[in-house]
Amino acid sequence: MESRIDRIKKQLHSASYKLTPQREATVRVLLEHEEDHLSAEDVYLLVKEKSPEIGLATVYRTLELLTELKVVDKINFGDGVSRYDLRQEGAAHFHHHLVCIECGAVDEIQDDLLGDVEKIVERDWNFKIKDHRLTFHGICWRCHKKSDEKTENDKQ
Amino acid sequence: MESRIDRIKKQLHSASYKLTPQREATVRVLLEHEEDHLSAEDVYLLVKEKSPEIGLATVYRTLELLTELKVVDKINFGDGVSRYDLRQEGAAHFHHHLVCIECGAVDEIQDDLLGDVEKIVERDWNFKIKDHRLTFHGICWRCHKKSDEKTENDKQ
DNA sequence: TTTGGTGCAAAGGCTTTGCACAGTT
DNA sequence: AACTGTGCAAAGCCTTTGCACCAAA
Repeated sequence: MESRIDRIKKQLHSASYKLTPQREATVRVLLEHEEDHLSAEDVYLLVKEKSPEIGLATVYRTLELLTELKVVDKINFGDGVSRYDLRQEGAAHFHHHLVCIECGAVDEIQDDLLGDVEKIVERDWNFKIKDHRLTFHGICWRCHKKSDEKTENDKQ
Repeated sequence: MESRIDRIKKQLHSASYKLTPQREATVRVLLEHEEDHLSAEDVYLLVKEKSPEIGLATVYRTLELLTELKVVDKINFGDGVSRYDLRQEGAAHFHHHLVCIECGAVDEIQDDLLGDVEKIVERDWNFKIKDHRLTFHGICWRCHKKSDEKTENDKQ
């Protein structure tokens, strides 16, 4: 059976790039942290744990390459650093994010919420959509829960 | 009749800030370029035309202040610079953007397209939405038109 | 005179780039 | 040998900050 990393390897090859040990180590870190939204520095530190000789510049170059090949998406939550998010294989659309303004947590929404909205935009604005970014900023369920518990305690 | 700048002045005052000449010059530039999505540098150069003695740091500080007061929104289209966008007065929601990957133009959508989507997110993810960012990347109507015209010409 | 605001230059943080070297083909 | 990729350090770019000075209350 073909693994995820094999498929990424093929993608690289078909664009005339090699899956070098450094690139493989970087991709593995991304696969192991699919839920997270790692910055280049984050990725670098994690890769370094297993491949201490890697340089930060190589990580940047690899992430740029993977972005170009659409293996990852480069996203920006407005905090000054770029974050890299592995694309879901075969996903027709880019997933959405919920950023908690209280605790900073970032949750992902895989559902396609924008189907109808995109139809409207394409029709009414004559705009051919290729990609989208949707991020909600607010209070996550964990912080809700925390403040509910606090209210409970205050009562007693 | 109360002007837009008067209302912004009041907003500043109620947060114990003054509308200094530099701040006023900056706000005026933003008002005169409401359609655009200016970077701090852009704003600085435009302000400098009328108030040559202003410093870049002051522009940054003013833009930060206006962002804090929610007079402007700081947005980021992933090109490495922050852009500043005057909020529509009384707008319940932040408008959306169409970024053309061909010509780089940025159009705004003022319509509230996310009402239904937000209800779903709040209910299904128990997430209290405070703000959102929605950007579509694709081909704008102008570039569509251009390529249509080209096709027409090719036929002849 | 106290406080908030400004301009300038320096520092900061993230990212990119130049260059010599290593690894493959 | 030719080429791609790498590590390191330096440079780049946007943004923030320290500090002396200015202006208003």
